[in-house]
Amino acid sequence: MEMSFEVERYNFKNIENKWQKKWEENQTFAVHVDKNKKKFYCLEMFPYPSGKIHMGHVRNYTIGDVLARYKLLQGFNVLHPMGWDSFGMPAENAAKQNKLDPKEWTESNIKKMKSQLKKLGLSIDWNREISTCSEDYYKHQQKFFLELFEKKLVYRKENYVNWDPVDETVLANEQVIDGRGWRSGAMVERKKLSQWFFNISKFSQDLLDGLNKLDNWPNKVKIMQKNWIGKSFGSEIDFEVEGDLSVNKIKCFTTRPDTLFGLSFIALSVDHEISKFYKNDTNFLKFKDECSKTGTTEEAIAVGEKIGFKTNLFATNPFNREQKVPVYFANFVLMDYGFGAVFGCPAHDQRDFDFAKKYNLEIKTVVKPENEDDDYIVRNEAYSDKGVIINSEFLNGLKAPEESVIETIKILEKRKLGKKKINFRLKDWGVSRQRYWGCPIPIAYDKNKNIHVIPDDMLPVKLPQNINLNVKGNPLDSEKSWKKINIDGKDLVRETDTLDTFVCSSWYFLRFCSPHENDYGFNEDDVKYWMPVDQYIGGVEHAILHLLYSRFFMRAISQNNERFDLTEPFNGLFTQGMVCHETYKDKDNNWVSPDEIEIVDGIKYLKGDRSNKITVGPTESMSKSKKNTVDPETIIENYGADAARLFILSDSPPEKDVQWTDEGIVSSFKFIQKLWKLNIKIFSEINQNHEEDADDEIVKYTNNFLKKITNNLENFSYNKIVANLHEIYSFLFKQLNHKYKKNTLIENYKKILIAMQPIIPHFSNECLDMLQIKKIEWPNYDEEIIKEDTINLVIQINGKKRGLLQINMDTPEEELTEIIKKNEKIMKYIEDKKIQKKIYIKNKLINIII
RNA sequence: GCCCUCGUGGUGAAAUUGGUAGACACAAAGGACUUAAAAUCCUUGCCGCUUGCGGAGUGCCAGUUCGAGUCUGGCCGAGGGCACCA
Repeated sequence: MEMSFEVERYNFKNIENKWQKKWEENQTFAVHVDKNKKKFYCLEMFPYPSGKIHMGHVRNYTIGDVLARYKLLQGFNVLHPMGWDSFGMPAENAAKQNKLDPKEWTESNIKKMKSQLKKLGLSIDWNREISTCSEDYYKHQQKFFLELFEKKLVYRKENYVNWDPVDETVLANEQVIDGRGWRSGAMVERKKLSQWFFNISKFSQDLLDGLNKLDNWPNKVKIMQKNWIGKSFGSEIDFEVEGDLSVNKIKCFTTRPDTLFGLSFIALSVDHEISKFYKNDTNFLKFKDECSKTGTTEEAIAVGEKIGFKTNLFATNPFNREQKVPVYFANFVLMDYGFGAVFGCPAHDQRDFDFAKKYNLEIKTVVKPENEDDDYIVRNEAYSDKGVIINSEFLNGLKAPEESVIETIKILEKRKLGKKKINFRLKDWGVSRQRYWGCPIPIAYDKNKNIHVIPDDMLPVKLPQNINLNVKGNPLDSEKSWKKINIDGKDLVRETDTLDTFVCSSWYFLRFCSPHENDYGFNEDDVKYWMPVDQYIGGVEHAILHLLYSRFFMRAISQNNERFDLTEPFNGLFTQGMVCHETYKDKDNNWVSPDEIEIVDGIKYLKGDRSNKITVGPTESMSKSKKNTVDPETIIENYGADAARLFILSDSPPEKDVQWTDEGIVSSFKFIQKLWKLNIKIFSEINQNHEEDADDEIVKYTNNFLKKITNNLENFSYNKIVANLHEIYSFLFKQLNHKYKKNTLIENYKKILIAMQPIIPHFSNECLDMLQIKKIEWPNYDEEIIKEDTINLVIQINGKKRGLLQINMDTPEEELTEIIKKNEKIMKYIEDKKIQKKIYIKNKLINIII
């Protein structure tokens, strides 16, 4: 196409501004319940207002926006809201460091980030904006808390926490670095503290069952949740105990009761009640201390050294009353799983095996692999695979574990030695946080620590403002006047713990349905219409906690509730990958950020310092610590929102990590410029007369394009859509060199522009506006038009491709054989050899075996 | 240690139910246009004879099949998850 006339560059700044303003003024994305229309609830995980959006947000919200705009074009009533997960530690830490008010800090961050998000051109109904730290939000949360308290789904119990004795504060696991507090550097203690818990474990089975219905969730997330819930089938067994303590019974949980004849010790958690007899034993205390160092994560237990502390107790094997085995405390037994006591069968459990080796305990084989003889002996490592029971009297010969476990449980129950037991790994959710910047718990205590509910007319419990944060421990605890409360003439003291921020995010999607409802967290009609969320989009890092807590919360609210009944909040889930970037270091091994680099003759230097060469490190997810971040605002400033959207979608499928590159964003920018030039050219056609003898190739190509793009939109293959856009561009570009019918060109071009709208909405709207298109709806394709008359059939000889043959659709085999016989190129491979077999797949290929 | 996912050109990746491997891009090289540069466009996965054609080829080794990137088994490698950050 000759570009003899001057084309004005695409002024993305003016055009993007113009459309964003229009959308705001016209309330384009404001929605209301409309029972005549099919709804679609598109939700992305709301951000924490850290102060600036990052590329991860750009990706997350672009993916969501593509879907929301697509559904909008399809005629759905689309709810696409945005809000702020605005309680949490960062605000408190920032406020402490800079002597600010967390509320002001948070609100100014929100303001800033909101303006940044708007520059991305998202189709969001900002009328529904919510912020979890606003009283308007958390007052409803307090009511939910009390509802759950009423239903006995909230309770108080003592639990171990990481305690920083210098800061007098509870630490999260990640704040403990090498056993020391991240801020104070003091050795962290395990301390028992009375805390609030949500009874999520009550729903273990239901939460597990519910996963089966979530067909539109990624499998890996379901597996992670399944493992987290950790259902295991086994039995509890009572062991008789003798020794110098007043203990005569230990209850153990096991998934392998069938290996009871392989018993060689009993292992207890250091927190088991029997430990009370050792509370003054310095050796035991030393041992306990040692245990706390190894950590309690599954990995630490699996990999770490197994150590024990021998008691003077001996347990009797209930199946074989002569056998007495020692009782140990051991570091690999957890108190909060099962009964904090296990029986050790070293031959068939690797942990027990390691332990037995260390303390010279008997290793008795009771399961053999099926192909081994009965004298099989476990030697170098535990055998925990399938097999057959041996050396176990009445259990011998049973298939382990499928027959033997059930059979053993039957015998145990008959002899009253134990019973069937299903155990879940899922623990109750501790929601107490000893911090200021969170939702206050609407509870008070009297002198005897009895719990009193804050009555309805005294709600909400507001966070006090202008308080001193630079105190030891929880700042709320130092607010003497705030703590005091008088209920019905009684002087009480307020609960000073605040709620885990995961509570806030467990129901925010309900609030979006009726963000201005004053009496309750949501309006039941609104929720009935909008919920569940049709598509939820966010990072996989929330695969377990946030999603599981939300599923629990729906069940908890639904319980005994006539007005609300919803178990699964998220019908569809999509987890997007991270945004990565190369890492850079200067000659002194310091991290260098991409914008501190200049390139001269293909070599990277620190800006303004030719003596300082930059080495390029591996590509990693963007993080401040490695300085490999790129600021979205700068990108939008330089290249525009459409280019940023286009690039963030283009290089990798949304569920995988994507690498941000300068070259990539530049190429997206150029592509939009090219589209613009093409648009101007096509636009100029409107007023020109054209010969009407051209072909209709554009109709078929456009329909094909629409089919591909529709399929790709449906399947989150957004990277392929970008490829489709490149293809259609090349086609149109070439098409303009041929003869074509003007009206046909314009008609199809309109459809193409609309199909671009989810990806590059500003550009699409501007072009459509130029063509004065008012009615904008998703263009459907016509299968009839796409249908081809001929196809390229693949000819294979012995499975090897030897040629292509253009033949009519649905050519019968006999006819094809005739065609092939006349084809010298193909026949030369066959020569005079005998054809053994022919496999003909209609309209695809023929494979000739000779 | 256990569980899950993924291995395709120099790079990011396509390949819808097993049926033309590498669409679409990035980078590099060569070419066209230009006084020149920029911009733009075209060509190029690898090995061989160098129009064209032939061969190998989707981490490695087997298997199923007329046919395997795709299915099965084993191995090697990378990433993620495994209880109080959001």
